[in-house]
Amino acid sequence: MAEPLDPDMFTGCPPVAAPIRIGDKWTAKIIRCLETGPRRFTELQSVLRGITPKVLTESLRAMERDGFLTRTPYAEIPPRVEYELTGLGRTLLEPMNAGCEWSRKHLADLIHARDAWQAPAP
Amino acid sequence: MAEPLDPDMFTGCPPVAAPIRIGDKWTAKIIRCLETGPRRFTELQSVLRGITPKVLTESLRAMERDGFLTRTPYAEIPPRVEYELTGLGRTLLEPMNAGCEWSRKHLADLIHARDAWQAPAP
DNA sequence: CAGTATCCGCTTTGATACTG
DNA sequence: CAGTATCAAAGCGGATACTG
Repeated sequence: MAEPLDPDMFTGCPPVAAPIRIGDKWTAKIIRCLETGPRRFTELQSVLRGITPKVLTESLRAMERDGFLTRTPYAEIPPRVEYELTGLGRTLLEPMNAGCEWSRKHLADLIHARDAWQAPAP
Repeated sequence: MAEPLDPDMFTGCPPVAAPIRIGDKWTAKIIRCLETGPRRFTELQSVLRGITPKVLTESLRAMERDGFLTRTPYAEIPPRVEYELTGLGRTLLEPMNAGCEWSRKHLADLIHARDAWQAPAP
């Protein structure tokens, strides 16, 4: 069993201007949530603040379709469903980490460039 | 001076299903075009098949604003404008290469998973 | 708890035509 | 040559409400 996810695990990393994206808007964060073990729908929803159930379902289905995670429902009342990374899903951690590294090293430069930017006078 | 770009340099890599994206739809390809030296607007447009001048301009402006490339117009007739990667722009090659590596190693698995996919019966 | 069902708006991308 | 101007379409992501 994995410990509860840190409720603030993403507060530091909104997509300020990061030019690197994995999958759709939520894919990378979902992968981070599943990195330490399987999670249930509601666990994900509470950490991914603001995501609606519709969008979370869509993201999870797309990732399942692409072979990045598995969905296993348990026949209990109340229902329980667990999402777990596959080996293929785990391979995405490598390019994700490359993207994070880039941000750590260079995102400040991008922000600075954007601040200093003056659109060319028409 | 750089040699002409291979007109087919991107024919092998449409975004089949690659889950890794740098910037907007064209950013990564523009960076590849500029990797070997500065290029003019028309050179880019001819290699990025199907891109309209409006969209190419938008992408280039966004990249200039973010400090990824420089735009230098020459006061000639006919006009000439050259786009060149900055050092910051070049740093994106690292995560880009990580993404390409991922595709080489794992994209086939994704495609296969997608082929085998059966949406759960409602 | 783990979703569906509708409806909606913004952003992204493109088609087409025109210009300094 | 290197763009700009307009218009239109598509794609995502979201709000809200309801259900097995």
